[in-house]
Amino acid sequence: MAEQTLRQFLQSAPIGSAFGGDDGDVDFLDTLPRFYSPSAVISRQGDTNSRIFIVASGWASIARHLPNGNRQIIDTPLKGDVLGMPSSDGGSINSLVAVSEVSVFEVPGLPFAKALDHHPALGALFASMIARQHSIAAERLTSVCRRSALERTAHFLLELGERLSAGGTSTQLGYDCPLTQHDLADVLGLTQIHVNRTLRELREREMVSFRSGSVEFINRQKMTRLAGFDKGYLQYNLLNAPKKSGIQKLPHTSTRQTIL
Amino acid sequence: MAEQTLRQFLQSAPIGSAFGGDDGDVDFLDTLPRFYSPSAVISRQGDTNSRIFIVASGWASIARHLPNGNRQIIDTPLKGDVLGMPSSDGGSINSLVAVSEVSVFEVPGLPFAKALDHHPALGALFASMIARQHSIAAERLTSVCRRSALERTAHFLLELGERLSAGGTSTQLGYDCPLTQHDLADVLGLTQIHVNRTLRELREREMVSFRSGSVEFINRQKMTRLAGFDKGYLQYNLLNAPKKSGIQKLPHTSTRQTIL
DNA sequence: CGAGCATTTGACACGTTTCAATCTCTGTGG
DNA sequence: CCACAGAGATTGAAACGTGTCAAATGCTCG
Repeated sequence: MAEQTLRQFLQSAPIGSAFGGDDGDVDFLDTLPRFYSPSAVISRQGDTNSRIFIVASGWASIARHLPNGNRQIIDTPLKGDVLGMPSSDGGSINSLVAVSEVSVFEVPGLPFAKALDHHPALGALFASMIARQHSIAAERLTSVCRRSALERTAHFLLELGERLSAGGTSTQLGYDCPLTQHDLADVLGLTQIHVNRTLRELREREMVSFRSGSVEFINRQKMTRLAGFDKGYLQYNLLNAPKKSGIQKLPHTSTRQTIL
Repeated sequence: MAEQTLRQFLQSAPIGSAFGGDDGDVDFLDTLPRFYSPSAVISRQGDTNSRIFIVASGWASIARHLPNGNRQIIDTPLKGDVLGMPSSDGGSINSLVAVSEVSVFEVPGLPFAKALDHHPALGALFASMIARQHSIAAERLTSVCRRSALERTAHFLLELGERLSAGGTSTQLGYDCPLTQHDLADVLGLTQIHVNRTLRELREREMVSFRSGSVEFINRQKMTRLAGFDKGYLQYNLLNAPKKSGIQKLPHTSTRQTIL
């Protein structure tokens, strides 16, 4: 897999935007991603220079750190996920850290804001992408509030599988996952110890096995039922994709749609 | 307060966008909000016609309903909050319900998508607004995962105060809140019964009183400390606001910035 | 071979839920 | 004008899920 420019990346899977063809004057579209090693800090809570990030490959995590030393992982951005919105006088409120080897496109805030003025489709594209991130957060909120540790963990592992398969790094059988049990705990609002117990139970109940960096589905259907998982909230739903009508082809997916 | 068109609304507080001045061809900008009575369903989970909503006044709630009958309130949109993104083949994933008397601007999806093509600032504006909603959701996720019932409840009441004051319906002393304890529970991931106990404790500890639809701050500083509340995540952070430079005036607020 | 980190397991504590009942208010019809 | 119904709020007691504390195991890398 050769390196892609941001322009090419936005046009290919999983985003598949029509944008970028005739916008030769937008410099940052022709940049290549930057690479980070595991646990490298891509953007620190409090950083002042604003950038927008688009994950090209690998796993990252965005976390909010609390005064008491706890952290909450808001999400684990994967291929095709956007994060960060330009800020002008302050810094980012979240920390972005590499989990595995990651490559990310970094777009500086000011050029981005300038490009928006002349390229309508760019704003629409980003609005859609951010709306998708928001939909993911809303589902996680639901999970954390109304599902048990077991359901919640199953739900998250299914979500990851779904999101990864859009980028081609997951199959029906499973995927590689560089998250530690501690990371999982910080995503799911549990303790590492309880995550451990929960993963054991999921294994004993013959739904998934997650050991040594590898998630293997055993009975995906049973798991989906337990978790109440419906991938509808994960759809990429580009505003500007269909230039013609309201009828838009989506690649072999469910009926539900991503909304706010 | 006379009725405003969407155009006027976007230009005034709390959003204060520069957008709309010379876009006479965008019809929906000159529409008036629509009114709903308490508990009226504005948009149902599963609805097919896509619209974007912008709350002009009053309280609403967006909720995701689970198969088991539970609901999770993702947020309680207030004056200036946007929700919904056009979908093309499916329906909204969330239900939008009026809590108090609400007025909302409703923009049909297709005209909106069309307008985006010709008005760069529109996409940027919406991207910013959605990013703010996302930031609110991220903070709630943090709250729900890492703060106790007491801290979480205090945090939410402070957040509401802050958000309302941007729209002028809250003071340092308190505000009117039409949410029931049951609603609060569905926001905070608690049971109604525990919300009741928690509110009592906040009253006994002399931080806030929330009785018969009225929130009264007793010791806001103590409360802010308990909750670990920092309003940074609530800023409106418009991409397209400052036409000139990176230095943007924000009205008497903290240093932190809203990010994804 | 030992250091350090991730995982695993057990026992116990605690916060929150669940179940059950009572109470208060508000609006409504007799 | 009072009785009543229904929704929301309040309180108590017991059950349960998850956190906390403590310790051992396994793995990887120098």
